[in-house]
Amino acid sequence: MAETTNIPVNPPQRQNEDRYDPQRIEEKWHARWQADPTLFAAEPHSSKRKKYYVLEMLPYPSGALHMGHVRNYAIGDALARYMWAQGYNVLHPMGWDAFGLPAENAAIKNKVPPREWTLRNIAHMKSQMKRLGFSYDWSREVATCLPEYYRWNQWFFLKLYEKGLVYRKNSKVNWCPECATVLANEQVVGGNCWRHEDTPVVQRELEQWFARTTQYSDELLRDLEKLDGWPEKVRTMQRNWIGRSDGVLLDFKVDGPTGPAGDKVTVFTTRIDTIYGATSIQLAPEHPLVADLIGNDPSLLAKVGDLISEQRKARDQEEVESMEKHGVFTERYAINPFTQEKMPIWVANYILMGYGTGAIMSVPAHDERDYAFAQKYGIDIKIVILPRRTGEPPAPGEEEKPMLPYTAKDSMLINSGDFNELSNEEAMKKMTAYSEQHGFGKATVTYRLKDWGISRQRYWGTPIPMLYCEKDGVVPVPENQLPVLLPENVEVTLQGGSPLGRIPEFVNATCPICGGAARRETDTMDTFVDSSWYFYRYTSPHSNDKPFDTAEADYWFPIDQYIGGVEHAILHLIYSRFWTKFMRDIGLVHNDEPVQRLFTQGMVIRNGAKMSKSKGNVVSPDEMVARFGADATRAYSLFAAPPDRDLDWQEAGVEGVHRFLGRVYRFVMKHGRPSVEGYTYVIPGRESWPAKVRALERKMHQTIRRITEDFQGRWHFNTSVAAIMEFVNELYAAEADVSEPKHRQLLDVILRNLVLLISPFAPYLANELWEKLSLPDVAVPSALLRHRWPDYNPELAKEEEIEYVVQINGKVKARLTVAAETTEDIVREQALADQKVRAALEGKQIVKVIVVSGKLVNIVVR
RNA sequence: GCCGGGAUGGCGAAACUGGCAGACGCAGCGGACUUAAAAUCCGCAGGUCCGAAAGGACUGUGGGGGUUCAAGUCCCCCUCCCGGCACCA
Repeated sequence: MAETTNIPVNPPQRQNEDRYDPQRIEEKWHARWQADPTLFAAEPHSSKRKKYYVLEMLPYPSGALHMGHVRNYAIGDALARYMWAQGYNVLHPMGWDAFGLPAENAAIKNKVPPREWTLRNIAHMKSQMKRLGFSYDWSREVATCLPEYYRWNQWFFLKLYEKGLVYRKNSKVNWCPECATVLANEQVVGGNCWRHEDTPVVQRELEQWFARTTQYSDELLRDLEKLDGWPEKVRTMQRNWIGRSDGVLLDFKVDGPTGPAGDKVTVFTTRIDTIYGATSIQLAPEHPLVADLIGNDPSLLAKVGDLISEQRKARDQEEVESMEKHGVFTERYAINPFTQEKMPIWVANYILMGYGTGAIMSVPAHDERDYAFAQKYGIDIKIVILPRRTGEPPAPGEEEKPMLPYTAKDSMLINSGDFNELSNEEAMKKMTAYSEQHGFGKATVTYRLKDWGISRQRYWGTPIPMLYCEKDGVVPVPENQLPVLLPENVEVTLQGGSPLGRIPEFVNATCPICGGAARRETDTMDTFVDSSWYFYRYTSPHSNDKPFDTAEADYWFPIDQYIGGVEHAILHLIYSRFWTKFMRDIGLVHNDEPVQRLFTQGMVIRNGAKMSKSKGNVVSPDEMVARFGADATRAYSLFAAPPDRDLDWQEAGVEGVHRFLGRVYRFVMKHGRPSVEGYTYVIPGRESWPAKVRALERKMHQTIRRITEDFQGRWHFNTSVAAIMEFVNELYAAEADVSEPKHRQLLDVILRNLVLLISPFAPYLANELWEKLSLPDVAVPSALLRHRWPDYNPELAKEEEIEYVVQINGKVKARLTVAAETTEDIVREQALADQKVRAALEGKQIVKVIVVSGKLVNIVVR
């Protein structure tokens, strides 16, 4: 037996440099970047460079980053790095949406004060972000839970109060029993709480602060037209949310005795042209007039009460649609101001007090809902619109009734007195004018958008800077007493009502007017207030006499690119648009819209489902970084799917990207040498190169072009990364040729460009390799941010092609572009083509043109 | 119901203005290197059929129709999936 037992336990280790070891590389550069806090800092607004403001939505410090964050920031960081490389002065800040309920829940569960819990989470998540290598300017970091931030929320609140844009209203509010707090309308999803999807929201009566967002309804709607850098989807959602409709308010006199609610019913209609067909009035069950009309008839009272509770229940449980339409006749009548006819007044379950006036004129012939209702109760159905254009003769059978209900608008009026024969459009104009002249109508615009309820009965939020004095009533806290500090010695519980109300030192205050005792407002602000203007704070985060410096904001705004999840498409983005318009009106900013371009990225899912603890399919970024490195994790999140689509996380895929980065690493380490050659170059004698080398050079230019174009337009970073992979594959295939001494200069250029191209996607690796390509005395701590992006030469990027035109009888029948690798190919193709065309011209028909592998091989003729 | 977005191999996807469908990657198979493995490098690969092989034929982008020399891409109709809105008068 041979002596084979003495196998060394540790096989000879390869050179450290041969193996791609992301941990070693990333920790090395991470340390260097940490040592220089100015590395990613934006230049002040006096900079000569053009500005570019790229922003990712600020996270809630929930504890740890998840993959959705990583994806979001990987997109933003790639863009920021590309824009730096394009020579822009880039503002790329990060902050924390640090107020909110989870901190209180954690306080209850873990007995940790919300502040401590929040700050600890911030510290952890910040270190994760740094480890992932994102190029944030941390000198501009903002945390909304700190007094230096939230005092400006309070300042804004006072300004809004001054301008009459916040007001107090005793109103029914949505109350989530689980959160023990009030929810905005926007936080109610299908009758349930947006956080507790199984918890139905109940109604409660409370005094609340409201911001008058409706003041800007029309502008918020109109300016959507300007936002052509936003996804159409988001604009549509906002349009629907604002919900403008143009119509007329019409007064109908009530016949007979009336009460305190008045002697007329005001309805809102968008179809005044159908008024001659209105055969009843329908009131919402909660309409104030109802009580007057039905008096104290006990059976009617009971029925209306049923309608109210039924309506609420249905609304809570999202059964509105399937509900059968029914109602109660009040046994009273109103007078149609156009016809003077008596119309029965009903109370109906399908009329909402929250929209329009809570009363409608019912036109059964021309409205689906009214039709169903009238059919059920035998109410008159009067046709006043025919599906025929004015001036057209009736088609045969046209005198027949249209299919009811007939709701189309491009038709003609009948049975409408003086307005007969008019088109809808004209009738609406004339009838509106008529109603206004006679004092019973008024052209009006109605919106679905409601004022924004900003009071929250919670602890962990911005205290509302208001006082209640016995003598002077509601009194704002004077500006020089800001901030109203949030006390820290608070025991947080989930009991209803605000925790602040249980702290006498906080509640008891002095009235600034009379000097007497006053009670402090104990509600805090909705956290959407924080996020409505935070991106302005980034422009001068340490300003301590104003929320931010207007000159800085003027320089940086609007945000050139905002990136985040589509779940904020309505709330956050509509509130911040409102806030910007308000700030403009008080002269603080000089732009109408905060966000020029918006990008909404897809979700990160796994096994077809959203990542969640309950499903047990959560992948932690820390684990990915530990196994494959930050570069591979980030690059994978860009490579696996286009950024606007959902991304199914597959670890094998991350491994693949890791492998690819290793290929780049090894190739550059093997062939790289310090060189001063730039990315622009002139290399003579190109004609004598082997085809492989020429093709490689072409590939380089094509790759630069593709990636540059992806950044400029389509943002398909998945194909950007794929393009670099292709380039690297070709590089390996041509390794033997291109490493010959006479191509050395080309190889230098290729390696440098390759490293620059991967830098937005794998910044750590790019820096490591750039060091390899740099002369020893050149310092490389710049994170490559300010190194110029490579140019491509369009001529050298072009495929060699021939164009081939097929004609029959002088008519161009086909025009084909055929790729040809060499000149000989072109000649051969041309000869073949000519032959085929000649055949085709002999009075024959072309049946088929066959192109295989870029070469025209046959034209089938008959 | 209305609005928006989708449907392409075993999987994630690509094909930008109609012009070689499936780039790139994952998983798979084969080879080289190695005592072996890992790592790495090279190659194969939509499906069905013919052929020993080289190669070839047919078929193929949710379904049906159409325009075109040419359709994943344009037009008409339909099915399914995802997201948003919804008695909005």
